[in-house]
Amino acid sequence: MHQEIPKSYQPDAIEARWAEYWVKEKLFFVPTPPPGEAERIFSMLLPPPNVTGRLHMGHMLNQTQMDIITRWHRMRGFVALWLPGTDHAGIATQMMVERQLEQEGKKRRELGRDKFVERVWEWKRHFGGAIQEQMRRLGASVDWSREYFTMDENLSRAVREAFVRLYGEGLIYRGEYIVNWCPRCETAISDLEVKREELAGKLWEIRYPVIGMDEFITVATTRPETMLGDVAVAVNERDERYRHLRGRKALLPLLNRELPIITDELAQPEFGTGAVKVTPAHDANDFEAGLRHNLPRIEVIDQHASMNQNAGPYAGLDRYAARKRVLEDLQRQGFLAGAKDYVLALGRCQRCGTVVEPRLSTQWFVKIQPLANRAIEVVERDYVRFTPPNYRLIYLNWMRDIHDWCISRQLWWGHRIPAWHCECGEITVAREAPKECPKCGGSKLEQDPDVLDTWFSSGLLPFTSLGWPDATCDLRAFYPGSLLITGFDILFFWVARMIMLGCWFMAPPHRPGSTGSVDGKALEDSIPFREVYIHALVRDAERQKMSKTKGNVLDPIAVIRKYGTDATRFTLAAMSSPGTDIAFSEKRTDGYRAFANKIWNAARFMFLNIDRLEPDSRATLLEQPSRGAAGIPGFRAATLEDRWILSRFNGIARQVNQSLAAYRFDEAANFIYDFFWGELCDWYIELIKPRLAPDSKDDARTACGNLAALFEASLRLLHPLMPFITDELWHAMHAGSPPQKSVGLAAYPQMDEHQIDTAAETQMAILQDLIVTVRNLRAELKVDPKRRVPIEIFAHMPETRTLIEANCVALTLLGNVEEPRFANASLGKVSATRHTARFDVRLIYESQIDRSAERQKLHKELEKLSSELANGERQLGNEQFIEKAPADVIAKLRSRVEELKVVTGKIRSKLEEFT
RNA sequence: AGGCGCGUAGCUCAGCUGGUUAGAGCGCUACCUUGACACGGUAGAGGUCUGGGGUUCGAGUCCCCACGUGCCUACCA
Repeated sequence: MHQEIPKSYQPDAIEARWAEYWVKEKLFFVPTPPPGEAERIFSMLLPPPNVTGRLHMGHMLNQTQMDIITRWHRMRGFVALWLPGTDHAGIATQMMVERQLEQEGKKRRELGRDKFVERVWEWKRHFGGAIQEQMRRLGASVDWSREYFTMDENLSRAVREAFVRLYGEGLIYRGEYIVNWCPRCETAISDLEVKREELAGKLWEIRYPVIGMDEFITVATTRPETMLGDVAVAVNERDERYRHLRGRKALLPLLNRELPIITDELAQPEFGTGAVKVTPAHDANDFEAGLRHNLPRIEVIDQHASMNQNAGPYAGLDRYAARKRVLEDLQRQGFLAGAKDYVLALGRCQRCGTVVEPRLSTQWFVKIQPLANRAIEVVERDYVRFTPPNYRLIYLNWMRDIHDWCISRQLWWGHRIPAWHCECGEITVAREAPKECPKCGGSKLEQDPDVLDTWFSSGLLPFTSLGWPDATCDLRAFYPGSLLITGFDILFFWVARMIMLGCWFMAPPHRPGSTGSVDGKALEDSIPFREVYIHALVRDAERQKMSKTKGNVLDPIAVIRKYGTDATRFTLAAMSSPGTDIAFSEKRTDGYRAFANKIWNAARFMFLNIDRLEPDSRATLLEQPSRGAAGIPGFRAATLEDRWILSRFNGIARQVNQSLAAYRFDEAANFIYDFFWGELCDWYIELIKPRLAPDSKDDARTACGNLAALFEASLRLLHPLMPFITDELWHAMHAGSPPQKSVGLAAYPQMDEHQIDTAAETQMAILQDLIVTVRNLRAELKVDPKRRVPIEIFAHMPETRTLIEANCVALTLLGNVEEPRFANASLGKVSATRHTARFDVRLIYESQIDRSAERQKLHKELEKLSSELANGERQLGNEQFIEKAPADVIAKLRSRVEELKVVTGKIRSKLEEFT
């Protein structure tokens, strides 16, 4: 199987094929490790995308990072489980299907609950797999055999189980409180689902007549229509202005209701008029005040945000129409005292944007403090670590100021609350539908119509996805997860809740098979994951947030079609520096496709030479007893460039491993990029070309073997970032009989200290410096590129001369010069010369030199170097510096100053020639 | 209101616990169709690190202030 690879890199031709192959071959299937076997395990949960979702750039960033980390672990020999699944996404999915019904002219309520839910399942069967398809295209190395859906029966059972247990422990309660109500979605939503928006509005001041006095008390409000539900007026106890009104009553305009004037902390003298209307049914603070003073609650706004019968003449009006009418009527009747400009923080439903109405209603809540306490402790003790670390504080601040969590939703799509209501009023919470009421024995039981907040079930996923409440082997092996990678936007929604619920249900007594109490060890073992990596937001090239309304949303699949998945992944990785949002620019991706093309062509060069050497026996060059992880096995460092590249590869392998361990995807990408292009291609391949010439068979075999070994190892190094091109080329290298089914199952390169050769690196640096200097001279003197010129070199030290002589071929080839002549003294006053601290080099070339330009250039250089020299000398003359600075810093500066002395001396004498 | 972050080359960003020559990619300029690659090669121009003060032998890096900018949290009617 010896196919020629095409001349240019065509990602679309190879990527789909590998994506399919990996899935078909089940390469990422992870068998459950038998109990007791001490294997290194890496496990991670994919933040489940919504079933309704389509892949966006945020997903792609998220998944690229997860895939890099997972592949890296897998290649290092970990049992690497990356667990995929999708989320039923209550509101979002319900809205989707409602919209579909709307187009058919139908309404959800006409259809009825059962039919509607069946309809959603149908929708899911039809369109629910889209995002998984897209994930395959990204190359996400998840274990598809374990894929879950949050509404699966086993997961639903776990959700019921969790609910029943929390209820049994008194951590779930039902009650009537003010909640955030979305009149469009007709459901309660949690505090987190309300988005605040600052808006210019008015603070209206309304005069309420005080009964029995010729006086008014003026209250301020931003929502005048709620006055219809007023039951009191509050003033502050300290407020002398209203002292004489205490105990009196005010008369509510428009409705003529009598309102007691009470004293309460609710009223703050500094704000508004100091007097505040109290509407317990429509404001959370007023609700609390109402409890304190035993006030009635009068609801005037219904679930559609329309006024109800209690609003008297305003009944039936929408809240805004009512506001307008109320204001007009107040104005007409002389009760409107004024209106001030005011910036109000308006709450909107994050799903549909409708202004949220604080509404009195009966809901289910989680008593959160006991859960939060553990969630605080595990982070304070660093059982769970955050990257970047500042999220730790953000998390703790939020967790320390947490409120009870409203978990019921008035939706049809989701996990139905496992509570049954009896005619007698008794509520039974149970795992399965009870046959009869345990209190009255009645059999007319109805299940609570509400469903649970989707995040309730998502919060349980770290263990329910592994089989909880059963004591499964998976749970034992893969919990806690090693890592979670996600965006900061769901830090509270999801990350925080997983930690709370994990630390509750995976600690005694809920942890399967556990005994005893919750000590430090049990708490540490209960966390859902040991590390959390929070990634940035992907913005467009102009740093704008991507949004459908702005129309600047980039479709990752479109980008992939244009540049390839590898280039797109590499772009995202290279731009993932911690704490900074990613301004995604296609130009950058274009650049990384060029990188892929470079790799492709380097491979072609290698294949060409291998085939020239030993036709049809490509693989034999790669036959090594073992392709271990350390260094490059089988690399025979025969020459300076061999020793150098081998040393460099090992250094880079160390750095890439370090970067990945620290989630520095950007560093890892750049190290590999610079190494592959800037060292392997630009220098190593150029340097070995003479050895590959047909007349030097032995040399060629060594050189080819080295190149192949180096290339193979580099593919392994690059694989987590660019999985497709690396697997394609790796398979091509092994000509049909690869040692593993994929390079993704081969060993990840690690540094081998024996292959580090600092002497070679230093020598190579000198040689590179010489070659670059020569090229530079050629360009400046405008030497015809085709012309090989004679040169003269003065080396300060004999070993430098030896080095140059030994690598003469490299110099003549890459510098395009003739063999050098060596001078015995500095070339200070000769034209067409460059000086460095180690050597002088001169082109022997007759050309018209622009003397004034040359003089200017020398002056500029001298100026720069002398100021650096002066600086250095001043430092060295400073006693404080010598005393306090570390020895290596001083030594470095000393040698730098010596170099500068030599070079500036040479430039000075050179300048004499031009004056 | 409280909290967090950012401001480095034309653009997008690196620069770790302060160490003296501030880097990269893209873009730009000149030259080169050299048998792996024009998605290429070679060379080059370009920065008083937002401003001001301070700590230090030494500050892009630490502290304070100002300006600009982004985000999160909060029940002030």
